[in-house]
Amino acid sequence: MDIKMDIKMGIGALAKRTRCKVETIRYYEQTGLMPNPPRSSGGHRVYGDGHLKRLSFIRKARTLGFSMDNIKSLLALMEADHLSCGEVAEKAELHLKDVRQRIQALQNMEQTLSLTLADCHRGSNPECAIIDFFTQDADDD
Amino acid sequence: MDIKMDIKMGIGALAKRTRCKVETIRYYEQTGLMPNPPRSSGGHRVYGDGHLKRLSFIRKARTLGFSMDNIKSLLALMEADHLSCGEVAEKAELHLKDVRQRIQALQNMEQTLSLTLADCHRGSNPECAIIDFFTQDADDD
DNA sequence: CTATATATCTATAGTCACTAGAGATATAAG
DNA sequence: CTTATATCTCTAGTGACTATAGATATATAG
Repeated sequence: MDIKMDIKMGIGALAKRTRCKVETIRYYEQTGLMPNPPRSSGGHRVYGDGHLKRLSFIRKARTLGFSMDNIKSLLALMEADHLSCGEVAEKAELHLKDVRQRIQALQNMEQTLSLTLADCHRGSNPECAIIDFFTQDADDD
Repeated sequence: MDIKMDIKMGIGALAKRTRCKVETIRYYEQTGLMPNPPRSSGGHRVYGDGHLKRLSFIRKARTLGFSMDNIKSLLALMEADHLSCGEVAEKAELHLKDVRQRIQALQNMEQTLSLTLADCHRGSNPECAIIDFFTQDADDD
């Protein structure tokens, strides 16, 4: 009759299932991103299905680059009675903009680095592109 | 006869010319990335051309994503008697690899986010792609 | 010159998102 | 029951800054 009761697990098991360090889970609890779970008689944290879901969400959002603060408000929005996905989408869109800017910046880096490296002849040449590049100052203000 | 003597400037001027905050300059000094400069009679830091060059280098390398530790060793390499650009290039190449990986990761994010957002119909639809997306847990281990 | 405004000084604490360690207790496996 | 492993709390450290408070120095105006 217990084909699918809610799983109970310790912090280690939760950590394994979410690929999240134990310390990080406790840290999330401390900052309010995760709720205080019930405890065993000996004081160990006991987690259930809901915790697993919530932490999975948090980890997914974090690897997508959302800040903890952002995630906190996303969770709050999604927990409102009627899921107001409009507001969630708005936040996600803002974040997407930010991600795109970061890609741009990194691609600029990549260009500069790879071009500079291409011009470097590994010490055989007295005037080396890398050293030169770094040594010049861009003085325009 | 003083057509081009070495400029002397305070920390504020140096900050302006390198677009680097005053506090950051002092922080770099504290961590050993910048040397202790000479002081005025009243104890204010006095910088010259060399400091400007060094700080420009540091800022450029930082915006290229090099870590402070990395920059420290780059500077050490470049200050060796004979500029051994081979080692500098080696470090730069390693870093380039890292930059490329970060671009990849961000592009994955971008994909996921923009696809998910494209499927969201702003609350008009009861089953929203964003909410769905975040709510599913990827359980593969 | 003085009076004021601005710049700089030191030292300390805060940020974000974790990560690491010490030392004590709980639970699981043999 | 003994041991091994897991978990507990609390504190401090990371990187690269940023911010604050309160004191002193320098630049500018009159």
